[in-house]
Amino acid sequence: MPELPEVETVRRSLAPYVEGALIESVKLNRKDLRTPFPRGFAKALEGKTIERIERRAKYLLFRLSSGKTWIAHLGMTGSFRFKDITLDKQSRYFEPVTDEKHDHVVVGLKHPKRGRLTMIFADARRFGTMNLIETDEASAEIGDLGPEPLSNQFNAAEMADRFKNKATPVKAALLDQRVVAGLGNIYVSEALHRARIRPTVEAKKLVLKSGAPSRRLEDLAAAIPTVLTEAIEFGGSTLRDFRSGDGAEGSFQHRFAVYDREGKPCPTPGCTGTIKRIVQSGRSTYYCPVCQKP
DNA sequence: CCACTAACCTGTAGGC
DNA sequence: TGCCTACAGGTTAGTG
Repeated sequence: MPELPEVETVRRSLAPYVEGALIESVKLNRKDLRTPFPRGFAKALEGKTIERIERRAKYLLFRLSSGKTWIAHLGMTGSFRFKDITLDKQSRYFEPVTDEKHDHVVVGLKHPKRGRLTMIFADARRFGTMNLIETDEASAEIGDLGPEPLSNQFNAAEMADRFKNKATPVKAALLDQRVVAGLGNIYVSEALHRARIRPTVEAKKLVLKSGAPSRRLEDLAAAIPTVLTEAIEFGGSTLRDFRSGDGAEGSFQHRFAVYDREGKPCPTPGCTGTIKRIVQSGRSTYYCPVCQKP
């Protein structure tokens, strides 16, 4: 479900409710998600204040008053929502969730302005993870991540460095979180289409002999933050069940050029191509065989 | 170290 | 309606 734009959408939707809130209680309905909750996880959160909620790649980072960070990954189907509160007007899309069998974490909050709130983490497939780390230390989760694509650290030269020895298809290289952090199956296909690069091209072919990025790689490095920023502006993409913290669906799925559009016409102006679906490393890739060059 | 596959787990859509 | 298969936004252990 969630790639960088969806996680950022969740972060923004949670921020007004959690920042400044005291964690009064934490109830775990099972002992693990994809990985076990760390020992003493619930007790370590209780009594602490969430000072800020930040994001790194696809991870949510709840910065706590204890100097620790509660780190959460949504996996494929993870979601946060609130229960028993009056939602703001912009939350008009919210529909109460009646099926609670996948509610794994229930957090009781006391917000200085909003009062008591119940925040629930649900995750049907349980590919999500939660952990507690020291705020000022790199953790196993986020220590090896590549550059954040929406930061000024991210540029074509940086990508060229990471691509230069890779014979793997550029699709796979972009999914590797150590190369670029935050892209997933949707936005890799969309970014490659914008850069007019076929997903099967070897990553190193986009790097010049001198080690500098090719013109095509510069296009790709520009397309990545552009498509991610646009997707955030539309609240991310909802394919099946993605919802932000206030229950709203994303709408960027209506603006996909290639993802999940097999057999449909390529939207590039003047292009006569038809979107094709192939499988790379076990996952669907969508592209236009006419305007995305090998 | 790198690259690739299978596995984790549940829900749903589509074919028959 | 039911049964079966394929597939789904992600990561990572295991293998070569």
